[in-house]
Amino acid sequence: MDAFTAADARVADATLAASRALLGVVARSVVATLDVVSLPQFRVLVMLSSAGPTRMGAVAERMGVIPSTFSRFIDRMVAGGWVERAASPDSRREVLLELTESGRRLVDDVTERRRADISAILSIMTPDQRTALQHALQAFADAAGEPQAADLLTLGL
Amino acid sequence: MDAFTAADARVADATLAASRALLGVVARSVVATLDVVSLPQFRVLVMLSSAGPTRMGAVAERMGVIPSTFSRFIDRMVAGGWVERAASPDSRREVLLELTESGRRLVDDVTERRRADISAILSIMTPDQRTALQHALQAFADAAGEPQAADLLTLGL
DNA sequence: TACAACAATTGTCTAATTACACATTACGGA
DNA sequence: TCCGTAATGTGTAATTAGACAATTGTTGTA
Repeated sequence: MDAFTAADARVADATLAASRALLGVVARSVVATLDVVSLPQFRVLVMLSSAGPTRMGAVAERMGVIPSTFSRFIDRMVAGGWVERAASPDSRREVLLELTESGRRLVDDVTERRRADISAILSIMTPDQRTALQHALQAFADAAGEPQAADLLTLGL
Repeated sequence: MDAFTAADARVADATLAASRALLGVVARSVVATLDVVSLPQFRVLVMLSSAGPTRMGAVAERMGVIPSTFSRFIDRMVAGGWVERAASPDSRREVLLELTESGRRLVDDVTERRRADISAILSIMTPDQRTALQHALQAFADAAGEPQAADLLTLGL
């Protein structure tokens, strides 16, 4: 069905270029926290924030590291006060990982900073542009699907 | 003046959601290379790719590490065949860092993978939606201004 | 009940990433 | 020319990341 014409390629390029501004917003919101937690650590926080308490092994797998490595990685995060180990109601050999108040606040702060940043940019645009943007981005997000949570996590975003 | 209405919030939410979808694309494109180079190393490649041959100290500074540290870090990248040291035409005490063919190809591959991913998503949308998205993102990019390259680099974008 | 499988951790090792202090070499102005 | 400074590199050490093996405790099952 020859879906990719030269025009399509141009649109893809233009989209990619324009989307860089959006990436800039995201990067800024995350970078501000890197003094506090490392990127891999932030990754775990984001994951727990969206998935809730999760078994150690499951998180390790999604992070793509071996459980032994992960256990000591989590030791440091526990020491930092971002997450804590908790007993699983299902089985006593399982250990659940969950955010502490600090951990949750940190993720929320990043999201909030990002949202504020976006709002500031939107306020410069005209109402018509805003409406058009909303519809266009919704279409894009729908097309992209509800996907790749795992991919996102790898970068910690 | 109550600038933030419910409608504004909806646009901001849509933008946030789209930013996550976009990040999925970016993350996926980078993740595939992490078997080959580490994230810090990839950041150097991205930087050299956009800035061209650059003095050691300048790269170290932009990476936020102390110059003395950087030398051995680069040793590993040279050993891996991704970058090479070159004499500076300006001064014999300066050492320029530049991408090798492999290094450039690696960055290009990531960009290409990213572009293909976007194309795939766009192909699901209607032509009208594609055009609308392109224009809307352009307006957003204009309003946002130039993203801080430093922020993007931190994430290897 | 005894035993295999499972989840998490700990022991041990290698290597990457970073810092700080110092050494080396090259410029550049007095 | 000579000396201060700049750019890079080395020595040493701490922290982190990662793998694999072995251990501990738990669960499920033959």
